[in-house]
Formats: sequence, structure tokens, C-alpha cells
Amino acid sequence: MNAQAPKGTADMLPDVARAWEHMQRVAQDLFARYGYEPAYTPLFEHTEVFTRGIGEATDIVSKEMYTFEDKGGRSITLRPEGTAGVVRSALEKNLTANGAQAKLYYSGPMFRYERPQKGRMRQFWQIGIEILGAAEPSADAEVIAILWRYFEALGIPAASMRLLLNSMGDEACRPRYREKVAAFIRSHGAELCEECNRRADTNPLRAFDCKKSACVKMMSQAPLLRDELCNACSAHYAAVKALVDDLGIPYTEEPKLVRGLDYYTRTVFEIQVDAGLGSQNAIGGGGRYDRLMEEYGGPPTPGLGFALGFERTLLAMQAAGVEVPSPARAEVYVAAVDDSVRDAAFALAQCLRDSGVAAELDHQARSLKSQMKQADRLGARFVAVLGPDELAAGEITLRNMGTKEETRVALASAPAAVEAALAAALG
RNA sequence: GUGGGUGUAGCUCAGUUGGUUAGAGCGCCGGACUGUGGCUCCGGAGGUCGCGGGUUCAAGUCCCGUUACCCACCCCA
Repeated sequence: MNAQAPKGTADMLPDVARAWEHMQRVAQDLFARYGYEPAYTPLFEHTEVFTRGIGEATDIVSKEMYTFEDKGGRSITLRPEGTAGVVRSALEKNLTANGAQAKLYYSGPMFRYERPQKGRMRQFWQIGIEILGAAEPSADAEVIAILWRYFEALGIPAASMRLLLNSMGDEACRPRYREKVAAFIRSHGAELCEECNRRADTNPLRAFDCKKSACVKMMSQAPLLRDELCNACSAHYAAVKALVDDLGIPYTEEPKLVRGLDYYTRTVFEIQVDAGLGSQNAIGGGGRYDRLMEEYGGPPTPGLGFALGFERTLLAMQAAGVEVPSPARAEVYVAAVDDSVRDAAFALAQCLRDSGVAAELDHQARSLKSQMKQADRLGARFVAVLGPDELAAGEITLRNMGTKEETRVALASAPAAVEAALAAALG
């Protein structure tokens, strides 16, 4: 059989998995301080959850979803992002009934059928938060602050991060603006690419995302939503900016930041870095989606959130020279001198582990020398040597790997002696 | 979906104008006064040279195809 992982997937082996767990721990600790609670929704949903939420015309829905029919004839899709499922769940379970507020965070794999490259996978992991039922600008600023602080907490220097901010408007001003952009594209069709011309009908705002130089140039003269926002959106945006200013978090207004999902309203934001990500640059982003729950048939419920990419964030951390903490695999290595004491060594290791000490021992019947080498490699501070001599005397030889000092300790009180020795060595 | 690059030991790679048993470093295993690590020395294990055709007396080395990975376009986390 073919032992290769499918295209666009990657095994998370110890080095990466350790980083992943570290990132999760930092996230859990930080998010909890802001009052967010964990919530895990299914990895797959009814396809409609995504088509209605993300939007039929988006790249994600139109060409990147893993969609299949299950044995019951339902159309199922592996989640390409996390927000849609969380909002669907909040609606199903009535988490925001009677004006209640829900603050949730999650992490897990997302799936998009794309050509993989640096910082872009078919299965990729995201950590995200969502706050539902909160319409005030302070919610926007809180979510932005969490994302910023999270990257800082991981060791990515603030100076290497760029926070982009924009407002997408709402149902009062966006449709009007959309038509203006569509009209602009049609009137300059000759100078824009084919794709952008098509966008005039499907999703005119995406023309701002086009990378072709002619389009970039032309679109830079297109009307900006900033100038078309209704009073309410304009006031909301101003309030968010003022709050982020007060937090001392630097940002750049990017009127062309439109993001790839249709559900966004008002505030959208993205954090980018330049090093380590190949041709990608966004490590996290999000925005407000005040109409999403209604789109699912629920009551009008404001909400917003962010998602950050694990793989990209790790790349950014590596580019910044961040060392992921990695504990020693063993505090004590139990070495058996020969076969006659292996069972006793095994029992000793278990005893140490039961008392809370990280203990390792050999399972390959290796020589004592090889076991010592192994102990060194694993970073063990002590080796408990158990041989026929020790066993006969009811003792072990405890070797301090740093000082090479050896002391005889009673086997029966080994755990306590080891703990004391470890405490002394560390203190 | 399109384009470019690369596929040789666990890892990083070298393999000359096609020519005898395919190499190095690191890692791994064992040994260097019979029960002891980090340095050094010695020895050892480990490779269908991505896969399939073709050219040739002879191919890791040339040609064709195929596949995988990487990178880029597109888009996004």
C-alpha cells in the first residue's frame, strides 16, 4: 500500500506536536482571562451551513470544499473554517436566547481543497474565538486585542506584526456601495482582467483582492467603502479604532481589506507578518458577522471572532527565532546492569513514576553503556543504576549526571531520595 | 486548474564525458582493562538509486511517460 499521507496533509510528529500543544496551552490560558470557554463543534456539517454562511460566490464554496454524500443521502462538507459551525451550534442550542452572550473558543483541523504550498495545506489547524450577542465596539476591540496579545505571548515580536483594519459596512450601506463598485468595474472593464469583469456580477468587492498590476492600479481609483459608510457603521468603526488606539496596539487602515467570506459586516481585521510564510502573509484574521445567525433562520444576533492558522503561526515563530519549550524526556533513567535485574529495574521505574517522577528505562536489553548514553541523550539528571550488587544490598546507585557523583540509596526509599536529589539539583 | 524545481541510506547530500561489489557527514548499533554518559578512535548494520518503459554490450547517470513532494500563480489561516 501507499504509506504516504494524502496531498496537502502532514503528520504532526513530536517536534511539531509539542509546538502545537504549547500553542494550545498559551491560547487556553489567554482566552480564559478574557472569559472565553472551550467549544468543539463537528468537523463536518450539512453543506448548507457553509454555502449559506460563507457565500456561494466565494472561492471557498465554489471550488475548495470537501463535499460528499453520506450513506443516508445527505450532502456533507468537511468544515473549511470554524465560524459557521459555531454559529449554527449557538442557534441550535439557543446559546444567545433572550439576549444572552456566548464567548467561545475552539481549535482543530479545517479542510480546503487547494494546491498546497508553503503555509497552505488541505488540512490545516486553526484556533479561533467567537463572541455572540455583543454589538458594542468594545467587543470588536477585545477580539482584536486577544489576537494581538496571543501572538505576542507566543514570542512573535510586535514590531514584526502588522494589524490591518477595515469596515465592510452593513445592510444599509454595503449593497449601495457594492453597486457602485460593480458600476466602476463595468465602466473600466477594458482595463481589468477577465476574472475581475466577472466579479462585477458575482462579488465585485473581491476585485480589490486581485493581484494583477493593471487591476491593482485601476481598482486603486475605485470608490472606497470608507467614504460610503452609513452613519451607524461609520460611528461603530470610529469607536473601534479609538478603543484599539487606547490599547496602544498599532494598526493600519486598509480600505481594500475585504477578506474571503461573505458573512462579514462592519469590522474586519487581519494580522500579517513578512518573514517565514513564503508568499503568504496572514497569520490570523477575523471580523464581525451581524447577519450570520439570521441567515441560518435565527433571530438577529450580532457576533464576531477571529481564526488563526497554526501552521503559519509556527512558521512565523520559527522566523522570529522562538524556541518552543521542550521538557526533558526523563528526570531519572533507570539502568539495569544485566538481565538478572531487569524486572527489579522495571518495578523501580514504575515506583518512581507512581510517585510523580518522569522515569525512563530500556526495553531493548541494551548494554549498561548504551543505557547511560541513552540517559544522557534524554536529558536525565540522574541515573538509578541497579545491578546484582545493589539488588543484593537492597540499594540502588544514584548517579548525578551533571557532577558524576554517585551515592548508594536504599531501594525501598528510592522515590523519596530521588525527589530530594532532584529538588537539590534544581535548587 | 496552470507553471517551475526536485526525487540516491533514518536525516542532509555527493555521485565526474553512461563502465567493475553506489559513497560522505550526521544519526543508529557494537567495541577500545571483564558494571557507567557527554570528547576521541575502531568496527558494523542500513539503499527495489520514486515508479514504468526505452536507447545501449553496459544507466543512479541519456530519452519518454508517470507519480510524489516542494515552490509560485490563484486564494486564504
